[in-house]
Amino acid sequence: MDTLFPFNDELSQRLGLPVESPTYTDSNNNSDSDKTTCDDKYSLRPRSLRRRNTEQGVEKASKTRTPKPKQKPAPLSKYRRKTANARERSRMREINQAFETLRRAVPALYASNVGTNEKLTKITTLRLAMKYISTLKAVLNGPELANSDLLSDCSDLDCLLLESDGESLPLRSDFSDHSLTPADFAVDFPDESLTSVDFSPLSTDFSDHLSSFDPFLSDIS
DNA sequence: TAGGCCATCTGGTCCT
DNA sequence: AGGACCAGATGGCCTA
Repeated sequence: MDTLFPFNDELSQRLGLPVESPTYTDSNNNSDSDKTTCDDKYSLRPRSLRRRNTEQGVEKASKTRTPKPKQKPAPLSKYRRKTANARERSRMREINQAFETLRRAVPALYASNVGTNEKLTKITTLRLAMKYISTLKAVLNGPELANSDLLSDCSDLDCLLLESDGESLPLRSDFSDHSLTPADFAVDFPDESLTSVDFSPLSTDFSDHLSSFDPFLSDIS
């Protein structure tokens, strides 16, 4: 009998089953798709001393106190814990794939790490995406927004893109052209249908071609 | 070495 | 009952 999870030692003790020293080889035995990502990556870590002490403390305390009316549900079985972990990894993997899609969707030319292998962090990606959306909206509403406080505070698109919740996104130091161009969009939306789009804010052609974004939108949904 | 970022485990809660 | 979602805890890795 393999003891795959730390809590199973306690469970085994309660059930009177033999307790083995932890091997923490969960994902190596997983039958799900995690095998393909990496074996060591998903191996379980030994339970930390602090957590052990905490749980022991809770256990001791529960012996001295009066029993609570509401009993805690029993811990998940080994099988269910294992499958729950696999589902959680799968869920997180989906989220990370969505982040990767988002990274590719937002213009990376504003990031300081352009040209390096450094990828945008999750929070930076989200902030950049928010500002990217704001910028696109500003471009769409060009004439109206030109007179708004938004643009009076931020005189160029970089300002819109880089200001985020009081924090600045990294700005590429040698970036001199401070306006979005069709080429910039083409990088992120290489679809051929976009290459002929006139990105002028006043262009009706631009609005007409907004539907070209639909494939991207459906891709991330 | 401290801090940021991340992956993973875990238990709680809500939903079907 | 079981799955989805979430947040807290933890430890590894990397960088300034």
